[in-house]
Amino acid sequence: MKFETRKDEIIQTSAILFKKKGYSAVTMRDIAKAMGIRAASLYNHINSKQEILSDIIISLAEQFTEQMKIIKNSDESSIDKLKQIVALHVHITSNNQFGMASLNSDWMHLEAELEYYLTLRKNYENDFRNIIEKGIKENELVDANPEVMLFSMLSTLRSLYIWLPKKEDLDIQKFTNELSLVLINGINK
Amino acid sequence: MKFETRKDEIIQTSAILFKKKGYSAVTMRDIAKAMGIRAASLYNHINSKQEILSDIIISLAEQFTEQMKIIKNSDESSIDKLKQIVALHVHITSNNQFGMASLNSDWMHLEAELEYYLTLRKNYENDFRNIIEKGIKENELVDANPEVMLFSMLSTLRSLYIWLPKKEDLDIQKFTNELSLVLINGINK
DNA sequence: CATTCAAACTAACAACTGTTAGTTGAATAT
DNA sequence: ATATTCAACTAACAGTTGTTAGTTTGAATG
Repeated sequence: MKFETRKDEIIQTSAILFKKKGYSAVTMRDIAKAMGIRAASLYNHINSKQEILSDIIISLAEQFTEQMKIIKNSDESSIDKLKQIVALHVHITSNNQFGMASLNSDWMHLEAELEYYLTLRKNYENDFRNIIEKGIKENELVDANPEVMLFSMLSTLRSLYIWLPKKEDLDIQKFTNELSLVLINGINK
Repeated sequence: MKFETRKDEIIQTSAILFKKKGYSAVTMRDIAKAMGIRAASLYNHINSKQEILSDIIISLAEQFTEQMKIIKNSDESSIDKLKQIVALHVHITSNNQFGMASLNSDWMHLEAELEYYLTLRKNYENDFRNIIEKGIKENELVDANPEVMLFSMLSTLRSLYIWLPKKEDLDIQKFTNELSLVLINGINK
């Protein structure tokens, strides 16, 4: 692993520990030990434990927001937009397997940035839902409950951080296609 | 809410708090406060905080194991078995929305029972995988990557505890059917 | 060689953690 | 009436928590 700054190293090291035990169960001394220093030394680089969590989560949430904006404003079909969302999740998750665990499991421990995070998430889900509803209206998608479709896709995409690391020698492009197929066409013959 | 014993009330109250903040972030004083008593009084009914977590998780994991045994040994088609698995998850989750949060998010904080839990989970996933692979072999399911199918279905089913509570006035039977349709037939027209 | 400075260190804090010991009062059984 | 049981209580413990203050170190810069 290569780090741009010492702060960056703290954040990435913390993310690894947060994934294993969750934010609350990881102590500043745990993080320090993993870096081979003392807990007090961390404070030369960061202001608080909370700041570490917030840096991990918010930067990822903003990446999703940014990319969703591009996808929703493109003039592709609904199906192709959904495929791009799948690719987006696979891409970000494969590059941030540890951070994605915090985003999905420790967001409730945000303090100052909690409201901001919730807004980003709500907007993301709304954009996702709108793409699905447009697909139904324009007869691209089956006329099923859009809420159930959203739930099913989002649950799978949000769980990627658990599964991707298990398949280390994975061809990302191939996996993205397979996942799109299963999510969009189902498994029934 | 109605409780059989005081211990049962502690466990259910704890599950509510665990879902909100996770096991590690909930203190014995939090649990006691939610019940209107002092932390020390909890120990008249339980032996440790760990026991609370273990009681929540293991009883649910055993319910899944038990029902999976019935499903896999039935002589239905693979598709019907998968539909029964969907129904199983919806059923258990709708009756244990808080406990399912611990099962999915706090299992790593188990101590004495961690290994047992992991065995139950591994066996459950293997049974699930076998049903999918048989479905492919017998031409009931499309010839896609069974690992991806398993991942997609299981992710969705394991996230039910997040979504079900949001739809309070839900017709469980109808929802089960809609979810099965989306998971099995996809969303493509 | 002297100075600067980032990044480590030791020591300590006040608050909080799970848990134990021993006590009390009220309800139940003898 | 007396004894027992249940479930609460107060008080305290030893260890852990995030964080602060002040100090040392060693390498880069003047």
